[in-house]
Amino acid sequence: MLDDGRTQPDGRTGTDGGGAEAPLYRRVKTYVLERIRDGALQPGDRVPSEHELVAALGVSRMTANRALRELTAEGRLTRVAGAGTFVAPAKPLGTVLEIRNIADEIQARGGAHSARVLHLATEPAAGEVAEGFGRPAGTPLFHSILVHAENGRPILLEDRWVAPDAAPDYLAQDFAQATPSEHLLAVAPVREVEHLVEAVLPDARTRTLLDMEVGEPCLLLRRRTWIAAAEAETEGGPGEGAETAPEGRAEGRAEGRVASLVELWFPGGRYRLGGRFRPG
Amino acid sequence: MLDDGRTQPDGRTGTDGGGAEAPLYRRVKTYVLERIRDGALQPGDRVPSEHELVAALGVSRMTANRALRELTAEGRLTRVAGAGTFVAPAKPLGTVLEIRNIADEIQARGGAHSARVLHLATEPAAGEVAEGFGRPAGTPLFHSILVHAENGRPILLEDRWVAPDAAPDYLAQDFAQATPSEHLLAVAPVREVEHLVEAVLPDARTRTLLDMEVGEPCLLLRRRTWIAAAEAETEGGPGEGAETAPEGRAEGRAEGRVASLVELWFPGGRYRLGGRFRPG
DNA sequence: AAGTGGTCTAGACCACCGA
DNA sequence: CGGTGGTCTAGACCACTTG
Repeated sequence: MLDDGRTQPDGRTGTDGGGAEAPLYRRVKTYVLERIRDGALQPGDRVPSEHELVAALGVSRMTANRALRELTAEGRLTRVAGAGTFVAPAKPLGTVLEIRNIADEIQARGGAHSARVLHLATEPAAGEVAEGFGRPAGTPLFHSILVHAENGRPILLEDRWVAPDAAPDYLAQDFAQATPSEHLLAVAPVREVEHLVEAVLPDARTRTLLDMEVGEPCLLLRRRTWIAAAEAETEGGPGEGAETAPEGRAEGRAEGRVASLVELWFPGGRYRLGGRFRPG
Repeated sequence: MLDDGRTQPDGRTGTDGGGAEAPLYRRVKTYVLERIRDGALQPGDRVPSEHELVAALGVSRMTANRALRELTAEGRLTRVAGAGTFVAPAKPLGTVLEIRNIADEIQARGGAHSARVLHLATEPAAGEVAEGFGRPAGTPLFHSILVHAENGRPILLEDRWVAPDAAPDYLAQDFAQATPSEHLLAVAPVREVEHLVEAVLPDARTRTLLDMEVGEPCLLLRRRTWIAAAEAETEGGPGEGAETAPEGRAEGRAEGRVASLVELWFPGGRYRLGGRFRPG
């Protein structure tokens, strides 16, 4: 049994003395999780079936089902219709780093954000940029270069290319007010994001713009975002949020088009990427 | 109505011509998501209540409930008992970077991983390390230093401190076989992880060990992991996986103890952190 | 008081797996 | 074939928010 022996339908505790009790489905989850934690259930082992949980814990099948379904969505279990439910292999530990809008981030820590637009124009896609977009060289793209500052001190050089069809009004924006990132988020629903982070030495121009010492390294973050391919895409595809096991992510190639390609240069001495994360 | 007009209880299509149909709860999710996508429902707007969905779509309340509950778990909606269901504010775009076990990562791209143990001993916690662990200076900790190589070329310097109670057998491990990360994952369930990434210039020793040029920067990843505080901690706390909205993460301080503190030094020219990600 | 979400149940049909 | 998960329903009680 679980905490107490109530088996009756709706024989809920009702107005018993205050002590809030966990809902049944949660207690079933805990029941399974504890057996995983203490080693009674190892990865690959078969978990009690819904029927068995019904019999063992005195809950309804729907409740047992919800518990196991949520644990599956959380990546702890694997289910095979007709076969059974099994403990998922241990996660490799991963996924991190919050990457937020720079303006929000600065404000969050009490700083004053400002931005200076160095460049804003339409340009034909060059070699690497064209490749990144998967479009032929010469394709016209919007190109912007901004320097973001915190309390007047430059903290980010943003070099961005944007597909005109993803954000037709891009050139008309006042990026001192809303960052390019904010504008794009508002007008183009992001379908997929790719990040690369590396440590590099900035070229002279970047170093100067960011007011850095000679020899000081930069954190360089390259980001590509995809938008949906103008289709109905009535859901159902991959990436169904909590519904899909984490493993599913690496698979499918995005079918959308690249909406933007951006290089973010942070001064190594003044900026760190960070993130805190609780594994499932 | 949804795809077809079936309203009858269990008046399922049964053995109709093959065309697999989406389950009802999924169609309800799509119904709501489409109204969000096409702008009919803006962030903050009230979503049809379960009752209204029952009336409008001819599904049972449990089905409508499941649809809205899952969308909430996926971060698309916010629910307030007694008040209603609302479209969640647009996500600030973020979270990325897979950080995996270096040995797995190298193998995944077809390389040969090897590791050399430079140091492995018990030492008293010094200033910064003691602080990081939240324990008094002088507390005995395990300390290991390894150099990982891909095809013989050094690619990672790992400087790690481990709490003895989290992994009592740490000193007895053969880290040429299983990395410290793998050992810790196996013996201590991680409760929380914190990462910091920055670009720095390595000191001479690190530069030499990683076979780097003078002036070449490093990607430095600092990671702290927490384990549960030896308590029953019967779940229920914060961080219930898919159950919790993403916002919840930044809040609570972990109540567990720091299990390990590690600095990972990557040669800037030879390593990039990357990740691909589909927003909910 | 009316409406909302939160939970739970008992029973049902289905497709699929494995013996 | 029996067992397993996958889904759906109708109805119920509860605590909470709102007017």
